[in-house]
Amino acid sequence: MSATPRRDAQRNHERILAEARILFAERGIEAPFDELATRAGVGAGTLYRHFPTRDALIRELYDSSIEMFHRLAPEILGAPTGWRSVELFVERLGEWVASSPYLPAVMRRVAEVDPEHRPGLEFESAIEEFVERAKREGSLRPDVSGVDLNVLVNMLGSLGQFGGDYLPYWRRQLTVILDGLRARPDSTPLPGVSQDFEDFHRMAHERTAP
Amino acid sequence: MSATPRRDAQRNHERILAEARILFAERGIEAPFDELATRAGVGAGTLYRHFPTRDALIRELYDSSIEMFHRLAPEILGAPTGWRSVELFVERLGEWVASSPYLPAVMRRVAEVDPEHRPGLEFESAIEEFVERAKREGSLRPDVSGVDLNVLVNMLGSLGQFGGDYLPYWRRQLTVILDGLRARPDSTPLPGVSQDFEDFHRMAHERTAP
DNA sequence: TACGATACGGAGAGCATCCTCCGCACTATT
DNA sequence: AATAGTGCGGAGGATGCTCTCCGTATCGTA
Repeated sequence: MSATPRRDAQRNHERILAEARILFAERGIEAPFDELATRAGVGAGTLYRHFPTRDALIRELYDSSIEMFHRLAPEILGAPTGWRSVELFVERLGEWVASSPYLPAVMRRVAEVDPEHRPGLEFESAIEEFVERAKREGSLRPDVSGVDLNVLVNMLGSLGQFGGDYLPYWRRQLTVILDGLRARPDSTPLPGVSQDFEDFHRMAHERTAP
Repeated sequence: MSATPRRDAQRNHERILAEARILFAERGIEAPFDELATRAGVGAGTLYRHFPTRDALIRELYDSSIEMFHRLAPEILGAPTGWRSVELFVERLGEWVASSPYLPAVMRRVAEVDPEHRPGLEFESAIEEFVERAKREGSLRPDVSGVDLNVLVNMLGSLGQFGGDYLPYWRRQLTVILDGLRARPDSTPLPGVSQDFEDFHRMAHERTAP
């Protein structure tokens, strides 16, 4: 029951995680464990000692994603204007999701295994806050919601499907979306009423996709 | 070597395809064949007689998708204005991709197996045509390309990941995008230069995603 | 209704992946 | 440098998926 694991153990743990990110991006989160072991240069036994189940590995990928969220938050939330927060939110998160194509599947899986878990709950009110601020500034269209923004991030993130080669072009779609988000006297009103975060979370986690 | 297959054979063929669409949407295109057989209410032998390989089944799903394209084309291309074509293109195709979450994987798979194959080639010039028309009308932003529109459709389609429950909200994102596509004196210029269809096709089909 | 032709079902062999177990290697401590 | 203790590797049994084979059922035709 040592506090610090042995150095080789630590190194292997990292390598497995790193290779998992690559392999899962290429082949999905159901990619064979044996191949993961080979790529990470460890034996199957070692892999299973570090991650007894696939879900344990997925959970750790998930956690490091949440950590990434926290690392991006200060810049986004601390922007000088509400609109700038909106821009940064969509851009930074979208870019990051796009660079981790395995993320949506990981999120879904964690939610399936542990439906109580509510990722990013701590940010929901912060998001609503800068959304309101941007609307008061008159720069964000008044009919858009924090949930809408999250969905747009997801959409932008889906461009990760095209691989890193698309990154140079990715900002074109980002720009279209940001222009569509600006408040304008003649914007088409958004149809219907947005879900709230609660509803959105519930819906997003009833297993459906590839 | 009959021209028309027996009626029960025909019926089974349809049922397998129909169940495949559902199963693949739920679990991805690698879902177990045995389960597909069970769901379709046929024996494994029957399944394999109709579709000797997984790729044969995927190919047929693909073909019926292309057929759907052709069914949607007249309305889109025959719209009274270029802008209306743009709207219909993004809306109709986006909605349809969203309702078939297995489609992106199917497309990729076909392209892998048969890289020469170039889906939708016959529409590329038609797309460029209504894009140009809409720009001349002054309604579509001049810096956007036909490829950009295709990518936006993909993004909208990715909302299929949330399942049919999201459909009522789906048009909100569509509206944001369409507003972002309108020509405006103050729109942010799209960064860089768009790929052409050729480049886009090549890039999109180097296997990368889940 | 009877008959030939076509298609069906599902048992089971073959194959890929999962996961455990245990003898050996490495690390850190004295 | 010696030793206790932690961690490693990979062979191989267990499991689950793929795909074939052939006796039986269904279809279309006369």
